[in-house]
Amino acid sequence: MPQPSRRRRASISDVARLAGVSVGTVSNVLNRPQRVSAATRERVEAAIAELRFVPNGSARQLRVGSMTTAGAIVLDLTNPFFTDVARGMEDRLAQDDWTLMVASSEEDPERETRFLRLFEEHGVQGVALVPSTEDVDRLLALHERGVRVVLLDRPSPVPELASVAVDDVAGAAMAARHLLAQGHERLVFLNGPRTIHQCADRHAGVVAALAAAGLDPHEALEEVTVPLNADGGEQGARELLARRTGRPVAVLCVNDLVALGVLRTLRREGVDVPGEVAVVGYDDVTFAAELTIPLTSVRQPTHDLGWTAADLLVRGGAAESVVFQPELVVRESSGGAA
Amino acid sequence: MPQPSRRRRASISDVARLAGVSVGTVSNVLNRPQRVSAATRERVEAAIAELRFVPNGSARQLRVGSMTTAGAIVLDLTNPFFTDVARGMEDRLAQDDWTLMVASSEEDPERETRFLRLFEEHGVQGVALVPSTEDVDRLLALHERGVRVVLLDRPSPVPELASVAVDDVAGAAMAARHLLAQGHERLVFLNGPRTIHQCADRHAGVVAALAAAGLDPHEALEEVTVPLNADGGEQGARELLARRTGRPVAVLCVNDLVALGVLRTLRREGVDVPGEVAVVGYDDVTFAAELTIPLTSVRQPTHDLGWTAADLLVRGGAAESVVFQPELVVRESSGGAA
DNA sequence: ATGAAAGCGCTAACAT
DNA sequence: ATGTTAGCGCTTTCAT
Repeated sequence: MPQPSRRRRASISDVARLAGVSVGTVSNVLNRPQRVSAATRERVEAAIAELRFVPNGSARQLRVGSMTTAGAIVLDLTNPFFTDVARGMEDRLAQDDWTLMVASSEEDPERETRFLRLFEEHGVQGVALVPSTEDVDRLLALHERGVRVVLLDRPSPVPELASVAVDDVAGAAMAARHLLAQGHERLVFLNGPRTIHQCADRHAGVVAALAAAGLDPHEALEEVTVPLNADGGEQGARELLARRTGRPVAVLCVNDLVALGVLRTLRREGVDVPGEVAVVGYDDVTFAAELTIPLTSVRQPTHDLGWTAADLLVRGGAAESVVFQPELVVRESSGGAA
Repeated sequence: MPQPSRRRRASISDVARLAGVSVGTVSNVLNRPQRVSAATRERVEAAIAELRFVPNGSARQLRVGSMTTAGAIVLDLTNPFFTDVARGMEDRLAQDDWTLMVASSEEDPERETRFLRLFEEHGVQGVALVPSTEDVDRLLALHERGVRVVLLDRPSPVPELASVAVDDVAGAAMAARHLLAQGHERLVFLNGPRTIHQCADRHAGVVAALAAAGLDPHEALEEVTVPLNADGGEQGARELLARRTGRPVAVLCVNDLVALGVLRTLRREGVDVPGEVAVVGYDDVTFAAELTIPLTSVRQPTHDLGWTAADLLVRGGAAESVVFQPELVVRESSGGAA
């Protein structure tokens, strides 16, 4: 088992020795090259090259404080919605030459805590996260310790914490109203756990729309809790099919991945969409428009969401709370398309 | 502009002072609690809680060496193929309680270098990356400095570096053969820049398949270089449509995102798939089977790819080179489905 | 322009 | 069981 070079990594003092200067001078050519004469600078640079010296970030950080790095924690890295948000963050951070590290909590509060801690230990300036629980104490504490925190995709419940969100109540209400307008009087809502804020808000939106239409939510709404991915959609769809009544059903999915799973299952079972089952998704991901049955969905300003979160992180001013508005995109799957 | 608490973060010596013990003891309750009597441990723990002390990772790392952290650099975080790979890595790393930080190079060698350096500075044990260039010198140097390196999705050109890849020559050849079997005698290959290894290999695979069929690649193959995403597909499709001949065309896409863009454009323009244009993708991402025209694609063992890369990273033994075999999944878009 | 040296927060070896 | 201390690699005064 060949070991990658036994010898210790070169340090700044190795460089100093080889170049015949002091460590302070090496540090200067690294950080303030103009302070150093051309001749010595060249000698030092040659030594750096020869030793393949890379400064030790931990030491630098320990001395200096933190680095221009931000962290993002999303619920699911395989959900295009979150990767688009991350992309938006990167685009903003790049302007200030910050770098982004991404992690996925898988909706697990423990994993979330671990990454939060890891990021803090690594000295990030700030972190944007889609929280997996309602609890903000850890985040408040983090903020107290000088790490900038931005809540992603949910409004901040406290004035100290910044947030960038999309109005989920409004979005879900739009989706529900649309299905009601197609003549449905009962809705099935394939939702995630309500401990996740977006899920709770979207549920509230559906209930509000039902109530506004004069329907009793207890009667007209059935909420099924499923995993927030395509498998969750399959699971939900199978549950629905198991007790088919023959009457048309309207299904509202908490995100497009779930909707994808639903559509996949319905197609396999030969169920007509939107005739027998009308389906609405949420997020309007890239592929939503290109599915066998193009998917009606609630579009969110994904890229802007990330961009704005990163902007808040970089600017680091007062804790703002930004809310975007979603938009319903009607396609075939809900039976509402032209 | 409210500052997050002016006061310095609590350090281990603050804790020691408050608890009336030495720093060594605090360090012990942190790292070897059993070495410390229950009574003092409790006092220390109380002090930690009161000061909201979080150990400084940089200091720890500086002292100890590196952390159980790995980095992954992929070409495009919004491509489901890469996020599935990352998921595979996470699954393996979780077993050993390592954590993964993900970054996206956007195919930009400079960004790649920046992240490589960032990860190294942050003291990762190892990094898995999908290189954006053929050049492995930086990686070799990194490896020399004791950072484990695994090439992702391309075979290692040097024995020192581990790699986990899928046979791209074989995969592309399968796809090309399939289109030829449908009666096409000319192929359009929407490929990425050949500086990216996968693109080069897939091109080689197509050429080989053509040659094996007795066709002259110079005649029978047209390669168009496009960005590796849906926009790239749109671009490629528009270029094709601009010089329509009326004869059926076969289009092979370097990945499913490109294929999605092609299908989207063809649908908008009312072009019949697979009648007028046959389309084959690559990667077989989740949604490939659910598109308006279900997409023929080359399936890769995505999750295993990531899992194995992470396994190599964690085990850190000799530099293995693992190669998986792809599989053609025939659907409607190529005209070959039942 | 360059050098010397203190010290960032922590761990681990050693001493008690 | 607990305390003392050297030192990880770097930046940054302060001297020269």
